[in-house]
Amino acid sequence: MADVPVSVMTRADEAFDCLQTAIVKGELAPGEKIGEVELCARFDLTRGPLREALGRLESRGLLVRRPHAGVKVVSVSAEELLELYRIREVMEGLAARQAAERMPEDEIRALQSTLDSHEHLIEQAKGQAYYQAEGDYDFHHRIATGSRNTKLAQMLLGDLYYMVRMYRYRLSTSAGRPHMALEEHRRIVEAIARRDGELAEFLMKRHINAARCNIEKKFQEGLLTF
Amino acid sequence: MADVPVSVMTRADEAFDCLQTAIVKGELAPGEKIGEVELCARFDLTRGPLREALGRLESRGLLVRRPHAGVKVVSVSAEELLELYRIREVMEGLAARQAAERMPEDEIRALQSTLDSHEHLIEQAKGQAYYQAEGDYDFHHRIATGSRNTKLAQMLLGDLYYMVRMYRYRLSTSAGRPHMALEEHRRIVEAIARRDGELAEFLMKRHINAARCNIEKKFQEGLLTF
DNA sequence: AAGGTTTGGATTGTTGACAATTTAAGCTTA
DNA sequence: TAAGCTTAAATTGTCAACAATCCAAACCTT
Repeated sequence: MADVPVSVMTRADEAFDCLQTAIVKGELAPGEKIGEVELCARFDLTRGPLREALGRLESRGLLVRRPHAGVKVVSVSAEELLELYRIREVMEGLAARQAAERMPEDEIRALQSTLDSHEHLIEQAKGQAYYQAEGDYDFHHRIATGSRNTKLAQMLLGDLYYMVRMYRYRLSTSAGRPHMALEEHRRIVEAIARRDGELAEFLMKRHINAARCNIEKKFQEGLLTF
Repeated sequence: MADVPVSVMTRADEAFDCLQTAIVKGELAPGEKIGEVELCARFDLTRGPLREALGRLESRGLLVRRPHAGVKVVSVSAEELLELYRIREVMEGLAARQAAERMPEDEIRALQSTLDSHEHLIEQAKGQAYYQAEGDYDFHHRIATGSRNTKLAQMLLGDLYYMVRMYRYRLSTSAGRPHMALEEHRRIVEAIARRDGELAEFLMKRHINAARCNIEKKFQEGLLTF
């Protein structure tokens, strides 16, 4: 009766997770050129598994790699960040529609209760942009998985969200409109609960479009520099 | 004045390309369990670069890997294939809209001329489903890059298309409707040339939806078994 | 004979050393 | 002094051997 390994983690998996979170949290700044040996020392790995993890991260677009010249963290421009939201708009719109068609009742209830806790968080800790962002991430995460579209969830959770979160740590994206965002979330869940896929898609697209406009406005005001 | 390397290919890159095309062409059947040493012998590599390539392919969803148990080619079910087309519908719709906004004139002309050659191919080699599929791929490829949305093109070209092509080799997807598909392509390019993004998006979504329905019908007829 | 257990083989994961390439500093030359 | 070339150090890419883990066949037990 030994310890049952819930999910065997290989060294390469560890390296992948470590690097991914390090990039998302900003410990490795965008555009920063990083050496392999330096990374090995930092995360206590050898170069074999590290290189495998680097390959995965490059394939996901979080790193760029020039042969014999080293790897550096990807740095997306302001325009590219806005383009990311255009992609989110259509993909998450689809996710919302399919979630309305297929999300189980218990998951919907769980989603509603998380919105309640988000409401408390907003009232309690005003200005805690970090936790608001995490709550927002949680909401979108649940809808992506609720769509029961394997590949869609994989692309959203494995590609786009990491990229978005990477910049949310710096931008505090939805900082200015917490109540409005929560209200929009409520409406979306409402549509899902009523199994109105068309409405859920429309509301989700408008929700993400609003977030994009919010960022765009901040850029135009010159408050954010990349 | 030595040979100038247009793009330095490392062994891992070679391995990645070889495996990717092998999977797409069906030389490695879906669900087939493949050993590392076998692959090394087959493509004349060592296990170091191979492992890096395997990591990349796993990250892109073409392989599934269980620790210490080996890798096997991903096998998607009929439902998952149809879900893939749902994703294509929204993403390529966006690509068409953005292409209408930003595709340079010369690229549009090149796209039109490729459609002309596709027409010749259809008339000449009737039933050559393979080349038709390649022409179809070429069309969607050009629009994806024409959108000038880096991440969108990356996701379409790097993820979805390989997966779709992998099954097109077996299904000959658009085999039954070559002229109709070409006509739809023409209309889409027309909308792009007129810079009518909204129409281009609508037409592209309908085009892909028609392809999905075509596959679905074949499944319901029981002609295709997975 | 059926089920569980054990052991051997094979395969994967990891490591450290070696080879190839790039970058940048240092020197020469116009 | 600035531009170009040379060279050397540092870094990346590659290789082959070693250790850890899983799978399957054979064995024993009930």
